[in-house]
Amino acid sequence: MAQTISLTKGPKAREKMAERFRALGDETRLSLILAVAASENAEACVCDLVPETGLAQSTVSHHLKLLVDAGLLLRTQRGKWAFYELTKDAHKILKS
Amino acid sequence: MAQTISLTKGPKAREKMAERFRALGDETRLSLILAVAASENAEACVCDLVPETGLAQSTVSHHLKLLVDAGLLLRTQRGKWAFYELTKDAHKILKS
DNA sequence: TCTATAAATCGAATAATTTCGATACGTAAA
DNA sequence: TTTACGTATCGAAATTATTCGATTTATAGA
Repeated sequence: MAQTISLTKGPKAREKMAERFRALGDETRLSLILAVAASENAEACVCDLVPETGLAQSTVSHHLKLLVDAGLLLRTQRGKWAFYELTKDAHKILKS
Repeated sequence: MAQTISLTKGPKAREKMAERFRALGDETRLSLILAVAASENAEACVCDLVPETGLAQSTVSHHLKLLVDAGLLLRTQRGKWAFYELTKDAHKILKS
């Protein structure tokens, strides 16, 4: 089945679309989301990602929030830790 | 066949990947590329896109260049006009 | 309750992006 | 060759994004 590009979407959907691409269009965030995908059980906490990226904890936290807001990561609190995993949409986009 | 996210790519491939997402992560450029895709014969010249977006000609030209550099649009000169069309990669990403 | 640890938020400095008008370049017609 | 038209490039102003250190909030253990 030949898929077509959705051209009939309204401005709101297009905004959300751009937000997603923008979230992935930063090397730091792309590295972060790929690191999460490559993690054991396909999830990671901030404490894992800080040493992996060499960035400040506040910076990592900030980027993860942007990815969550874009609908690309899912956040789950377990004890003291916040675990992040990819959403279905994130998988779809990253497989393309 | 279950596809997996490519995690084994080097930093250069990841850079290119981020560049593509960054190019699509701007509403103006996303509108431009979707306008091209929706055009007759799936191609458009700058003169078509300027009135469509309401932006200055130089701005449109600038954004189209970024999309070409990212490997999302192909430029062809025909007479006085420069025609733009989507690349295969652009189709892949926009279908996701 | 007090303390320690993980993560989020805030404020500020720096860097990158967007946009425009003016100008230069390329192409084709007069 | 001169002229006109379509597009690209340049320089500058305004906006937005990135990053950090400091602080606050949340959770669980002593």
